[in-house]
Amino acid sequence: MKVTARMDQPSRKSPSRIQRQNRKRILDAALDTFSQHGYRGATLDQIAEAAGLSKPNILYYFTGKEDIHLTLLNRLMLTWLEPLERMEADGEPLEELLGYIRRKLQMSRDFPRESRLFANEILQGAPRMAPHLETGLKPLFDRKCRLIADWVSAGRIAPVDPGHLIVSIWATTQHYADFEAQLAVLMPERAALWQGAEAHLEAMFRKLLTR
Amino acid sequence: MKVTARMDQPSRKSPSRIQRQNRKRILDAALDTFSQHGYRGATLDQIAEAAGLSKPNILYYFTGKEDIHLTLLNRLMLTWLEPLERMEADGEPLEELLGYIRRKLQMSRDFPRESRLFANEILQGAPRMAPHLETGLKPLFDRKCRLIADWVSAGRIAPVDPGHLIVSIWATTQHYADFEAQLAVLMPERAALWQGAEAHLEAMFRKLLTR
DNA sequence: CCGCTTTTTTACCATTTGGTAAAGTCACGA
DNA sequence: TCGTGACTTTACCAAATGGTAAAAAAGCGG
Repeated sequence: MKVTARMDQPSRKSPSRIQRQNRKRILDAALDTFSQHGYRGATLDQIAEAAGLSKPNILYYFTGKEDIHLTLLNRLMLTWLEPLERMEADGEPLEELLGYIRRKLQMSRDFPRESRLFANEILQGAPRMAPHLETGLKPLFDRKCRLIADWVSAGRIAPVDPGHLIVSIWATTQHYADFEAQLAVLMPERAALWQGAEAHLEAMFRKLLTR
Repeated sequence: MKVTARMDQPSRKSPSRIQRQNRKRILDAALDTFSQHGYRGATLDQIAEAAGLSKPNILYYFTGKEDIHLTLLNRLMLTWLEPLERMEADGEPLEELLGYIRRKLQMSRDFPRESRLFANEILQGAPRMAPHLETGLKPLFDRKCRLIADWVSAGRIAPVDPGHLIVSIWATTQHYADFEAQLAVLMPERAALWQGAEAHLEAMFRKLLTR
């Protein structure tokens, strides 16, 4: 019996060139839209227009609005945690931490939309992200907290609350992406902003972590 | 000729008890909704239900969705800038700054919805807030930057970039309100969170500002 | 160039959304 | 207690929104 087999995702295997291209365009447009308006504030029509495709065409590639959003969130988590993962036990503690801060700030500069997508989702109570936080972020966070605690008890950095240290790093670095609209008013010289930020954060955390 | 005089706001003068009460209920419900979903993601029906009023009744007190949002934003700016304004030239610089940090963190704890409303608006590019930023925040920011710069050149605190210092204070304190959903996963002991935050921020900025 | 699959368009649909008109209902001072 | 203005409800509406069905058009291997 021949079933017309409505596919959840078009063609399970070997996505065609067109598919790869269009899915990418859609996700890029959706990143713009979701990161600016949040999940509920974003509309499929907006995404469709930004992607240069018709709305039904978009729904040919994704099963729905939530599917697009979820796909973005899943992708994001991969790259988002990577800088923290790279902070390892075998380096000089201070340099490992400062390196992490530098990478995180770079991500804010180079991927502000991703940062805002994440911020929007958390602001709204992380309804579509709770599993990611629990299974992806939490274990990593705990692991790195232990690593920092070890550095502290070995006397290799100044005593500090590991959890709040990491939170401070997130807060200060992500702020430059998430509150860009505010900073554009307060510190209009955009070029100077980022190098000023890097110098300031480096100085601040260096001082904090040195006894 | 008798004109039925549709009023923009019901009764220009001496708002009745009912008016004060209902406007407050509406604004409170709207604060919940807007701070969680952003401007576009919030709906009048949601606000109406949270306020326990019918939608047309809400539109009797406010001319529209934007009116409600704008009213919230205007109110917010008053209280939001106050902690920074209270940081004055005549105190001990370090204590003035640490006092500001403490007040700002308290606001995050006591008024997280207001913090998130603000964050949402900035995330979305501050479309309804640009004037406030330009005429309200910017002058204050510049003034306090000069104050801090004076403290630095007088050698009363360690050398620091005043603008980025203020931004760091905003980032670290507001983060505890705006990313509450994330912190709830990572640091579940809610009571310890806030005192841990206060201790950590005090230590961090004290170290930064001490030569 | 044919036939089959993949992709896109056209035409819809039900629900939601911001908002209005107008008919009530309530409160309170004369 | 009665009239008048303040407040609330009911009944709508046009546009927007997420989504679907099915026909039409491209691609593409043979």
